[in-house]
Amino acid sequence: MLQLNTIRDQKDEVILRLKKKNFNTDVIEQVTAIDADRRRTQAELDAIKAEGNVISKQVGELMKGGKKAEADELKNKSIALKETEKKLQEILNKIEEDTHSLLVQIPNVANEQVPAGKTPEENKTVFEHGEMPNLPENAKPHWELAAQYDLIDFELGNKIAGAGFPVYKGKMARLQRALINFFLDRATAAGYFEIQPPILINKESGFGTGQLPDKEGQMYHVGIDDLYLIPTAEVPITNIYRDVILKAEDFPVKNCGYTPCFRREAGSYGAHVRGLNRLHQFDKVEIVQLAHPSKSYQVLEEMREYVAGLLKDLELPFRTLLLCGGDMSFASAMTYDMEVYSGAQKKWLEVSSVSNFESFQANRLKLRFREGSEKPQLAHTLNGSALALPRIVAALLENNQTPEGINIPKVLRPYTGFDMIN
RNA sequence: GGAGAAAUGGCAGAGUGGUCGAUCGCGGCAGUCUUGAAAACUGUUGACUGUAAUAGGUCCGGGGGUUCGAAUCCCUCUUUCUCCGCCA
Repeated sequence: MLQLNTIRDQKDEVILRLKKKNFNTDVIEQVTAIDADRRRTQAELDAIKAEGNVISKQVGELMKGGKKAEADELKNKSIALKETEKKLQEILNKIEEDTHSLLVQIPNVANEQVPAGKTPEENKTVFEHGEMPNLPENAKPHWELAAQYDLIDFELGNKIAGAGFPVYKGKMARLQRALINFFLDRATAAGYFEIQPPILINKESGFGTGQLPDKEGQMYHVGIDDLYLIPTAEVPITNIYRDVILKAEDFPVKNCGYTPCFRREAGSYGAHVRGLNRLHQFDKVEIVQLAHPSKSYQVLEEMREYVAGLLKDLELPFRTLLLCGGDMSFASAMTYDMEVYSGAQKKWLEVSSVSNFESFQANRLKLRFREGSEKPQLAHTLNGSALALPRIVAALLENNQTPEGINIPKVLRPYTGFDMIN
């Protein structure tokens, strides 16, 4: 959520940067108009309240002095004042509600480095690494390999839960666990503090990181208890800091956590969701940082490089994209996507998204920090996948296939206890 | 799930209708002393809103009510603690 002050004081800049995200900025005009109205009404109401407070004090003193008649006279005056106050309060409440419902619709502004553009094709490739796998023509996509070696059972998952809930078996289950442990160990070594958060969240948490009300229909909702299944560990881990005032010297705050993630993916269908490409439940290790506003872009680069390091160690060819305005998420100010190349499908698969939200989430969370004895100000929040498992697994299976079996990357072997799936 | 108790500032903890935004302590910050630090002493120390700056307004778990006036009384919800029940 953008701050009203920012919209008021830097209106032109805000409009410019929202346009980069292809957002219709008419709502900004509405907000500034309604805000002026709000402040006028507030001032009016405050004046009436101030008068009422003075009268109440006087009544108290008169009663103490035993001057009952005079006190009664003032009481009547106060009662009349209350009428006006009540009406104004109702008007103000309505205005504030309207302001809020406008504000929550406005996405974060794009950082100036973000390239203009509307579609994924306009994302800017900023980094590429690794050799394209040189697979024979008859190389198999991962879903065929999964069936051949009896690693992943999509039908069985369908029977138990539904499409998009695969069952991982034997060495595959072990590989999943190996990846999770590898990612957590690496994150811990890089200074991230491991958290095991709840995987169900309440409305307040969903609002804090921006999933609600924007993505209401994309989360699984447990109606009876009014809780949501997390779409990412970002939500519970970032919400640890809701309503918190940090000290400037606490930065950088670095947390990581493994959780399953749940996404309804309403509206997705067809060939591009085949196999592991798009699931309703998947595993992910997430890294989250809270940063001083002056350092957050430095931190974003650090996180991008950290994720790139993981992919290098897994020996997967990948590229890093700086997302264009039109492809960025609601809450993000700048996002890098990491994509690995999946040799048999012959396409790039997104495995990580690293974003700086600047103060957008912090404003919703009321996550602030204090510098010395100065007033608290909003912190910056960042997060990234490090990493999401399914597409990593897809690329590993496809790129490492040989006639003898599927090779396991060296860094994972201490975790899997085997070198090859055959 | 049943019964009882409680919820106040970073922490601890007073306050049960009238200068209470809130006593005192701890912690934090600044100063005195000291070569420096510690100790001691003195002062200071919540958030939000609002203003050019003052002023003003709001906040004692959340919401509602009574009253000229509520941290204090009433209703309601939530959470925590204790006891009982159930249970990985």
